[in-house]
Amino acid sequence: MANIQEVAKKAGVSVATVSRVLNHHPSVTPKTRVKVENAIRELNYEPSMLGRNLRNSESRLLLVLIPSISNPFYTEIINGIQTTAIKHRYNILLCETNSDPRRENIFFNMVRNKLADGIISMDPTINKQKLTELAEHHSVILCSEYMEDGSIPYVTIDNERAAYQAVKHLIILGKKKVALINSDERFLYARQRRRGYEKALTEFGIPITDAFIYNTNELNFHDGVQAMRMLLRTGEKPTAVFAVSDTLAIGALKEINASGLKAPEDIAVAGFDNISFSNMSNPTLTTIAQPMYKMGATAATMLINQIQSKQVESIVLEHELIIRESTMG
Amino acid sequence: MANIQEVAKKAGVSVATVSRVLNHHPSVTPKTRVKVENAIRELNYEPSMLGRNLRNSESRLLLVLIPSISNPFYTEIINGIQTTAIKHRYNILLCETNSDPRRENIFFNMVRNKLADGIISMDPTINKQKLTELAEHHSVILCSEYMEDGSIPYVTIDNERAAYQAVKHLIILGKKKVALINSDERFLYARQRRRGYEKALTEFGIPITDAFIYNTNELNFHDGVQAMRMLLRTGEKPTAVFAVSDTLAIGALKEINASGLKAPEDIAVAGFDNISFSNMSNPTLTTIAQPMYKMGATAATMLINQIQSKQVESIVLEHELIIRESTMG
DNA sequence: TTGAAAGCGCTAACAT
DNA sequence: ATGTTAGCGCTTTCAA
Repeated sequence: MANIQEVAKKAGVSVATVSRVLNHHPSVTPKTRVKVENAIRELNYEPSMLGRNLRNSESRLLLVLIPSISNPFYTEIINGIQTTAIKHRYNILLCETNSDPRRENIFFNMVRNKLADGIISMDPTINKQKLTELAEHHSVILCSEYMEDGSIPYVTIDNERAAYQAVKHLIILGKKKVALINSDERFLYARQRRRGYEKALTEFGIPITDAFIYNTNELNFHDGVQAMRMLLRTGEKPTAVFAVSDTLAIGALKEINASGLKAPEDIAVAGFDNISFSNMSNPTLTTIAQPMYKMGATAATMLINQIQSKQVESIVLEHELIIRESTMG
Repeated sequence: MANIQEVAKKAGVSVATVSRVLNHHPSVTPKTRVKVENAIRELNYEPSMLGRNLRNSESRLLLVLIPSISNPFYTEIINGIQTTAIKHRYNILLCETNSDPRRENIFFNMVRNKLADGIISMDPTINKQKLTELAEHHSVILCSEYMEDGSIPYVTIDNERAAYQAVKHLIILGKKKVALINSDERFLYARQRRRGYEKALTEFGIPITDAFIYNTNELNFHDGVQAMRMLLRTGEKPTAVFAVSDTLAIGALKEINASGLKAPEDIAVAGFDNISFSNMSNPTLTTIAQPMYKMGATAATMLINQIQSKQVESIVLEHELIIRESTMG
């Protein structure tokens, strides 16, 4: 692999001139430019990012932290991030943490070591303290899951209000016994969505029953099946279910079906996220749509601004209740 | 961010000694080692990968190229890659190309520039020629989709035989009119699976009808719906469908349902990949299971061996036909 | 055992 | 307009 020296020699110029051509510096004669360009082509030369980055202390690489690639929720967000990043000549690298702290550390260090210019974290399981430390000297944006102290800029939606609206929708349909399939409440979004659920029940004078609340370990289909199975075993069966993710909701639908019950007649079901599969399930799923692409695009814009030392403000985006067959069969 | 100089000064030693401590070089007195370690801790020092990589020409980073994160097929493969990489002190970065050649180029250059040590490509849309060029001087492994000339080591399954088995399964059920929903046949796997389909038909003396073969642009749910819609418009409706991906098959199921038909009674459906959703559809989907985790793990092992200049051989792994409700209701 | 110094590939300040 | 050169942070050879 040729380096800048060899190109300079071949073109009969100095390395500085080669560098200028590389960086489109205006002060280069067309004639020398051509000479250099020819040499570059002949030698198949590609500038080393390593040398360049070391010198410039910038890599134009952004890290995107996700707990798991298998969660379809992230797909559109990443799309938004990527498109925005490219528009600003940045590239993104996806980092799957699998909620493993060691892996987290590696990615944090990539930023410390200037191998990447900043991080967008969508990982609710992330070590908040370490991230805050990193954010003191480096560019960090939170997307979707955030920290209430506001120490790190974020883009998110109003989880509490969204959950409230979904549950209210179920209640208005005449369903009084609304169950909640929630995830681990050590996550902020889970606590917020629970608050929304409770607020809706309270508003309609419906008591909050522990037997109607089930917390899953993860957000997989199978957790939804399991949760629904447990809820159906309670003395009084629920007539509606609000699940905090579509994958859970689809699992719940499956179990309802397997028990010989019908959605929405026997049990209405609402999910959260509006993943593409929520339109493929049978029945199709009522859910809360988050503006995923926009969330991603916003997060990327914020991060790039932060890297360029501009002031950034946290943003709460609008969501939307999408009514489909699982509640309005 | 402190650098090695400051650590050296603080510890009252030379940078060389600090470097030796960092790299666990045996020839350092325990006493000096402690001095240096203290300085490192006090300054919160983290060695710069940039400097280190520039010097060592290695990054211990592996790139994984996928066309799109939204395809669940890749999930388990990536899991296998990641677990294996970590075991060998490598880290992986996911690179979504979106089939955009410019993005491809950026990732290729990351390898050329030593920002990454090698690439595992799972992208069927990749520029074969550029990849071959890259592979001449760098470590590259193909996973799933590969090149028949064998110029780049690969790990894959026998697509033709797998498709043959799936279609044979449909025929044995008594379905004579078997349609094929294939993707773009510029991809090797698509051509191979078509060959398997044709081989099964031929073996049972069933003529191959163009009207029963539909090629989609992409592998999304919606393409499956569209494909099925077209197939249902043919004069003679098919009684079975083999789709080359589960997402397509689930789309086909949806359309069958929407037309008031029943799977498998009216039309049996088989997919390919055994993605997690294939067990969540209604009816659950008969499909070909690829050993995804093993494929990923194998690809990672091969890549790491190649980086270490060991000899690597291409591997064809075993698949399995999983029979579920969509063919055996 | 430790230190001095060269050099990995590049950019930019300064000089011409 | 172009060249010379220092230096980004690190590792490693050579010398002490």
